[in-house]
Amino acid sequence: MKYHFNEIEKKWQDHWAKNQTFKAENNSSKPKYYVLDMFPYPSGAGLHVGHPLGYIASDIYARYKRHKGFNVLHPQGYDSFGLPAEQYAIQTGQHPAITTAENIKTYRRQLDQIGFSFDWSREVRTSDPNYYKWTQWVFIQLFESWYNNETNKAEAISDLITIFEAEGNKKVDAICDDDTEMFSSEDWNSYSTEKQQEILLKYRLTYLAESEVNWCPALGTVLANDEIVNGVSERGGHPVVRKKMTQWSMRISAYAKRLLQGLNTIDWPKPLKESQRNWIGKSVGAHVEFKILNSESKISVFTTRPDTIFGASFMTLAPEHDLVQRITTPEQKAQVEAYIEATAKRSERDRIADVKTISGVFTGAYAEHPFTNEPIPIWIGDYVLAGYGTGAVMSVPCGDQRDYDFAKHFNIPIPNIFEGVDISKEPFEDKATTIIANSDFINGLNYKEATKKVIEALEKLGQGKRKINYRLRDAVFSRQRYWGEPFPVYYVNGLPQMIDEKHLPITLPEVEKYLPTETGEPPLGNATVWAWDTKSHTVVANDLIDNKTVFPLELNTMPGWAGSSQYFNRYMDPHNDEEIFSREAINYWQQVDLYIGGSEHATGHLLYSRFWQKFMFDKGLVPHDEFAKKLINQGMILGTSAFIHEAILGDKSLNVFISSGFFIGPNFLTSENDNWKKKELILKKKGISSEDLNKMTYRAIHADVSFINASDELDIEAFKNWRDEYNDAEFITDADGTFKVLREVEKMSKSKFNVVNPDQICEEYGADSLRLYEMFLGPLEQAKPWNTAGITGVHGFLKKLWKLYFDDNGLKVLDNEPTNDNLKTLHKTIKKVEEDIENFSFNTTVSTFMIAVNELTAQQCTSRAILEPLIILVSPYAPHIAEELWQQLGYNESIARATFPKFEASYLVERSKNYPISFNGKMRFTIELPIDLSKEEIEATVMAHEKTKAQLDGRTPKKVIIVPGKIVNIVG
RNA sequence: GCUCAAGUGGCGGAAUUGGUAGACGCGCUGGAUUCAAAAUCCAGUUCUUUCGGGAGUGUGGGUUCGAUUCCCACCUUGAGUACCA
Repeated sequence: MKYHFNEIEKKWQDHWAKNQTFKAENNSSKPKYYVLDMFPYPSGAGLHVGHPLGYIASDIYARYKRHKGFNVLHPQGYDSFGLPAEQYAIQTGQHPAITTAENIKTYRRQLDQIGFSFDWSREVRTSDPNYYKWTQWVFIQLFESWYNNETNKAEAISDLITIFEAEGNKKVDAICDDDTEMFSSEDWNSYSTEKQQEILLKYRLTYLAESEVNWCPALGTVLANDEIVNGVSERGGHPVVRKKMTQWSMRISAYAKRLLQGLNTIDWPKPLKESQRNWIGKSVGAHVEFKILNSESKISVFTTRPDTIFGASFMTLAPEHDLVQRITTPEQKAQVEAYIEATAKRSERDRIADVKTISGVFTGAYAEHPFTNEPIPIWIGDYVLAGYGTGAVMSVPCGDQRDYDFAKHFNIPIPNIFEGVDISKEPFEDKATTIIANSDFINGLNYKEATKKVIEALEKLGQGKRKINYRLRDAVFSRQRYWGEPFPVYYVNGLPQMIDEKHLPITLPEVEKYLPTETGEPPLGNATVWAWDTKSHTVVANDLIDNKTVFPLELNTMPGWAGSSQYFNRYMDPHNDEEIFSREAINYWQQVDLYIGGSEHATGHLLYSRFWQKFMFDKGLVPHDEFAKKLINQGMILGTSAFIHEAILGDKSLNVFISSGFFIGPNFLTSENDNWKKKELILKKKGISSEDLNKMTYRAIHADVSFINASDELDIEAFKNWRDEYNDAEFITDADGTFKVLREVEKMSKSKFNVVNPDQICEEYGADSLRLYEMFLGPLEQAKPWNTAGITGVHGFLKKLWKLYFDDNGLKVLDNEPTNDNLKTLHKTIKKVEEDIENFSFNTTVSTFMIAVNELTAQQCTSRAILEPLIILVSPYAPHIAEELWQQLGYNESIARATFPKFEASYLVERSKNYPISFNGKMRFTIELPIDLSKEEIEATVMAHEKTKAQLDGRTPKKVIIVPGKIVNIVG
């Protein structure tokens, strides 16, 4: 009986689906384990072999955990709101829901054919109203909350109102907008409802604010900072400009400290944590206030170097800073205004591209040094960012590169306040070796001591205090898009009102066009039925808007990260219509135990999700404030592109291709063989003169990798048929008649013709081969190239495995006693497989299987006592063949529920050891010795050995190192 | 510029606490089988060699009886990040 993988795989995939083999129960006496994949965005292109890598790894782990007696939650779903479906809708008029559903169908078929053990009964789609009902619900919870610094958690807005009514906001220590005014209880109680609402908006964790945003005109949307790469949009590479808009924002900055601290409690990859740390950007320093001469105003700055305060020779404000208008002297006004206008025109992109240009203008005003009372000139300069700190800098040119460059450029004095340091060429930025000089009461002190003293002195003056600053900005939460979650929000007199939870979901309205309206409103502005009736609690036609009982609804939609910030919890109880998830479900599943996905989500999804989880924790909804205990980033699978050399004359292709066998790099290797002469003949036949032949050059072009065999040879006929223009192309082959291609590792992409589709692989080699090969390529976390040629190795292994169980006469497994060798092979395999899976070293497990099968084949093992446990070991990796063999061995129940074999150390005990004998650390030969020999006995035997004598060549060894059971090293 | 990761045969990679470098697989070479091919099986495959050996894990140094593994400096590649006061 032969190994018919196609039949077997189809049979078991159907079986698993029909029997719901992998359905996870919320009630179980077993310990739980939650293995999660980052759910895919279902794009129109479908999957290539790089996509399932992480899914295969997590699936192996999930199956392994089931064998180990765990109740495993291993769900899958779709992040199905997003730009590509909407772009397609704009182009074709096709509703994004339709294309999305089609793409999901393709994804599902592709995922199914790889044999994943997903519990599909828990599938979620972010674009499904039954799902986004709860995304809207979380949004409402955020709106109804504020962040209390005293308790260090989110609390209900209703509690804040109670405080305001009783004592105003003077004693409230909250995260709120910078411009929040102080008021007493009398003030509060006298305010109109509108005024009260406006104030509360400054405290809410999601709030509406006029903010400067990254507007991408080409995409018609606002982008988050992490969606911009080098000043252009990550998707499509369109220019991005700064624009003021009223936007929903999330007060994620409230959680900066906890997001940073939480990183120490989770087992996530170091580089990922590092990039979150950078993104949050904590810096410790001081907040200092400088008085302004002839003005009531003050300049607030944040500095990490209060110890250098005596070196401050100027102040710099961001051009957008509020103070600029007020303090600029009449003489400087014209210059300052011209400068502000010029910088406003410069887009973010220009500013990034042009870091070297130093620009700025003097305002004419002076600040006063808090200790020396000397006047300090105030400048504006665009190297100071309005959005960071206070938008103002205490410039200390001797201790900071940018301040130094600015001072040099404008001839501002650079006082030296460092002991024994020359600053004539460059500033001195090293905190660790700083000794302060020329600085009054801090002379001779180091950074730490000086900082402490300066802050104390500033506090005494009431002009400063210690401060921790974070780079993390609040996240804009609005998109001017159609294909996203609608907000459960309507407007009364321009103030946002939440729709009551019990009326959710608010579903996306139909629109004629998916583009922004002519007046520049988001696509939802095209909807004709998009108003909220507060009487009937339904969405009604816009004509009915009277601003008395029927009000306009929000036109923005939520960004991509909204739906992905709560899906991992929703999987625990995905069909619950009453709650986001039941207490029971969350208390059982707790949090994700293992999360696998790409590192590209480091500062997007993974930071926002941590923020939502912390908020949910504060509200008492979840038992952990981190959603995923352990996270692994799978490495990218790269493509192995194939290049062929095309002869060209000038720009003109001669439609003649030359085998890479002739090339070393771009140059010819040889002109001395018959094929070379043949080439000349062909070219002459094409009417190319000998003169032109000398001018001929070559260019490498991509050939589709499906035309290349394992020996890097091109299938010439297939290439000719690829495109009409190649139909009559000529090929100069190597002497042996083969046409070689040049191979290079590049990112897998359509344009490079190196994309490999898993469908093809499953068809030709089977899903089990695909799964094994993806793991066999290398360590999970590393980037590695895909080369289909190598798959014959793992495919051959599966055939060999099959042959252990079957020969031409059928099943050959017997109930005979296993030999000691059989048992030894089995148990060392159990040990290694178990260790490797626990360490997520999936590539080495595959080698271990191969070694085991090679050994058992050589041993001609037919023993059931060996072959049964063996197939359980293999089953997480190659589940289809495992199920089939398991059934053939006589079992009716799925192998998925079989218990993992138990390792017995006693089978591995050796009686002898093949000792490596080293001389000065170099292994020269080995000697087989009994394991229980003493050091002295080993030494005596080794020294008496004739090879030892030959090695020593008459010398007397200085020393003999013996580690029993390991090595012998002879020195001398 | 800064931060992090990684450099091992023709290729992907292995060596888990410092103890036989190159497991396993691809490719390649030779052989068996076949009319032939595919498939399958067997043997070999780091380099070098006077066939005794000798050298060898990016480079240079150090620690050690012994270093791919630990320490220092440098080189290269990849990833992330960037006027953050």
